Amino acid sequence: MKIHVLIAEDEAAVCELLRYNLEREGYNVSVANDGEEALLIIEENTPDLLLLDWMLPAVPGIEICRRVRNRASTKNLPIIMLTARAEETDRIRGLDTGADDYITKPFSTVELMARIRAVLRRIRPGLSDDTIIVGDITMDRVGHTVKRDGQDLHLGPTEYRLLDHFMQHPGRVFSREQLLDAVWGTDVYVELRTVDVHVGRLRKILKSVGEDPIRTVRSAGYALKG
Amino acid sequence: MKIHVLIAEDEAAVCELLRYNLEREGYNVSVANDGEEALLIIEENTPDLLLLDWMLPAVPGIEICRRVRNRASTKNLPIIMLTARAEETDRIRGLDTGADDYITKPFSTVELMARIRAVLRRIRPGLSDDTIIVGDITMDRVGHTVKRDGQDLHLGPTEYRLLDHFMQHPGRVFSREQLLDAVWGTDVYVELRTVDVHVGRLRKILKSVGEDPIRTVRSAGYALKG
DNA sequence: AGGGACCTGTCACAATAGTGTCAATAAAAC
DNA sequence: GTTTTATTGACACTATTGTGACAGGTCCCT
Repeated sequence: MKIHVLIAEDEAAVCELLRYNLEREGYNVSVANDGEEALLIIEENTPDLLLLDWMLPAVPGIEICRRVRNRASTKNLPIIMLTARAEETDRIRGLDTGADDYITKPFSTVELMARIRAVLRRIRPGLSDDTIIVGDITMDRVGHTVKRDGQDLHLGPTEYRLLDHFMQHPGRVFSREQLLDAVWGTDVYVELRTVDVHVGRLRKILKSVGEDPIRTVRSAGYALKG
Repeated sequence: MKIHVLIAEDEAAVCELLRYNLEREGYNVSVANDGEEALLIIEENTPDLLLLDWMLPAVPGIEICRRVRNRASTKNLPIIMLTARAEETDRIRGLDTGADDYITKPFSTVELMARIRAVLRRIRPGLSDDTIIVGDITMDRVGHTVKRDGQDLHLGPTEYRLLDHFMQHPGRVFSREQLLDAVWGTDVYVELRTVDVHVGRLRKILKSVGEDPIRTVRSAGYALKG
């Protein structure tokens, strides 16, 4: 699933520059030329990130920002403000209205791309990360390698995905249903109890090095000890 | 609970300026004068926000940033980089390493404070979202975990639901009938007195750490002391 | 094609943890 | 002091979870 970025900007030149660069980095891009259009697109096709011009026809950027923040479904939509004004008071107003970051025109596209990655990383942890560490367990997602206390562990594919999912949300309890959806996929039919078996297998491997790091929560599910 | 900010910065003048301003806004402030000290404080007393100097003795800022991001417990710790260098390549490196924001020295304290608010606004919902705190009892509904005075408690499913219900309405008295409906469900038939037993069990667990936090209201029901 | 080495999903049974009731006792109200 | 209401320990019972065994599958190697 590609990440969807909405550009709300009226200067065509800037739009094209942004679109070109974003698409080159693999984002899915929409463009709104004024504030009203922007709100419409946000409403019906919530993007993952909003690049918002401060001075926008129809509805100004700061107003859009406020509305986005007030709507529950878009409360966490990351916003990066684009603006020609470099005055400090505006920057502060922008940030206090709820923008996540801020960049002044003319901007370097390289820097903007870096800021976008930074903002997105906060929203989707695990997208650009290649190793996760929880306690003494280390998972290298590039090499598909898991270590505990420095010792290499051999997991089967399912156990690996299961642990991966746990490590992305340490401490959080997942029901068997949730685990099936997340690890096996929503469209396969397997017994709920199969989860138990795989958790058991994962535990066995993990326990070969130390304490059992998985918590059974009776009548709720399992969690990785955070 | 005050928000805890760690300043990792070696210039004493900057430290003092920051500390003064932060404390004036109600933050709880720690200071680390070099990278090693910073890592130590982060490890044992996770702050809610890190103000990180790019050029830090012992361990450079960028390295700290990377380590913080790779550890699950600090993966979401917000970081704002402070730096004297205004060159773009550094800013990009900083953001790509996982900093959430970036500000160049000399900076305006007003702007910095605004940026801090902006960054914290993003993080805090996730932090306080699904945990209820009443007195010294903390309930993490995502991790299905209950602590009293920092100590982990083990509740069975029913006790957990019972406490959950009490904590959502602290101070309010519930009759046994109401508790049965809320905790057991409207369609099960169990003896009224069963509630007493479970309240007793819950009490026993809770009292293992402190005073009895549940109030018996004769001929009416029970309540959590609010 | 055949043989292994490895994974998977299920099942049945064992091991635990948690539940509801009751009766005896304690505490409060009158 | 009697009556009413709440606490608590014991216990049988139920529900939930852990686990070894097993019958396919898949993939690779020869």
